[in-house]
Amino acid sequence: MFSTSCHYALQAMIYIALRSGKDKNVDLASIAEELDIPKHFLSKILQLLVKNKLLLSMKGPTGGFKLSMPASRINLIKVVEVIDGLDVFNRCGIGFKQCDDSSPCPIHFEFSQVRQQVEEIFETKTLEQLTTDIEDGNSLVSLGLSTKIKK
Amino acid sequence: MFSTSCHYALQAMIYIALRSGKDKNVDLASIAEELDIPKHFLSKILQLLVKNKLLLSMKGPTGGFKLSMPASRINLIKVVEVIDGLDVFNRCGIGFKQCDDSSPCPIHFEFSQVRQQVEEIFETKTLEQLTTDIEDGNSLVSLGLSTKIKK
DNA sequence: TAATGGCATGAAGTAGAAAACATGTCTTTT
DNA sequence: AAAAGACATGTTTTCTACTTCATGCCATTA
Ligand code: FES
Ligand code: FES
Repeated sequence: MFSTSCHYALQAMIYIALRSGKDKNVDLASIAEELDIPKHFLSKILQLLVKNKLLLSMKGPTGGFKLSMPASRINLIKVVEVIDGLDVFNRCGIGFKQCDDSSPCPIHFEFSQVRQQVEEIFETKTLEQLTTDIEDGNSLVSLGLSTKIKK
Repeated sequence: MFSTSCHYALQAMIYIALRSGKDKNVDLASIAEELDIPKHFLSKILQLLVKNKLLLSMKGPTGGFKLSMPASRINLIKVVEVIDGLDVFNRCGIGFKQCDDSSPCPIHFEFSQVRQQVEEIFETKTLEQLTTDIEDGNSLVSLGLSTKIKK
């Protein structure tokens, strides 16, 4: 459904939300290692997120990344928008060039409906909700990673 | 969501269901032209479908492709299975390597639910239903193509 | 102010999907 | 039996997403 870059971006944002704080940055190497993402590739993706004002970056020792605004104000769709663009939520299920009610493919009406549900999930879920879920042990950030995270 | 090959395969199957008959084959060139798919590329995809018993092919003049069984017995998921494989319906929405209830990513429970709805659409919809929809003018086979098709 | 640890940037390399090409083989028609 | 029209097969090329490499730049710290 999304590109690898987008997957990486989403995972990284969640991870940063979890591990950074007002005065605490998370550095690239840690994110890359913990999420098992190629470091230099992730670097480019995070730079995009910085450029689009979802992240702040600091150079130098103690530098790294942190959220540019409260986790409660960042939903997943903002991340998708920056990396893959929003038209992923408007693509035909069987590859028609156009997808709208006026030129429907044979599965258009059913498909566009569930596609909208996905969009709503990404619209509704904020980084804050996700980190809460993770801290409560209801979900994971990455496979190898312990769910027990000290606040 | 699916690969281009898979899109092409789905479109072609629908088109063949619509235009072929017990004694009527549809030839590659027509399909490729009408659906605007690169001819040689489509050829390979149809060969895969032949190999997997969803299509029959005939050589020589009057040759071409037709369904290997009644349109009512072919659902879309069979086509997806041959081209992309069934695990597209089991992939994590944010790119986790594994997706199951025991190691859920932060959106797993919501996401896997709508993903299953998509699977059900592809499971339920048969080529017969789709061609009926098209013949009734409720949907289209391809953008440039008239919906009025003589039975 | 020099050293160090971090991000920023651009170029280069890889792999796999997508597309194009060339040739072979079969079947109908004449 | 020959010609022509179609699918079958294998190779090559192109494109793009993904990954890596090399270097520059900036801020903290000693
Ligand atoms: S046209 Fe196919 S899903 Fe809308
Ligand atoms: S683990 Fe992410 S959707 Fe199931």
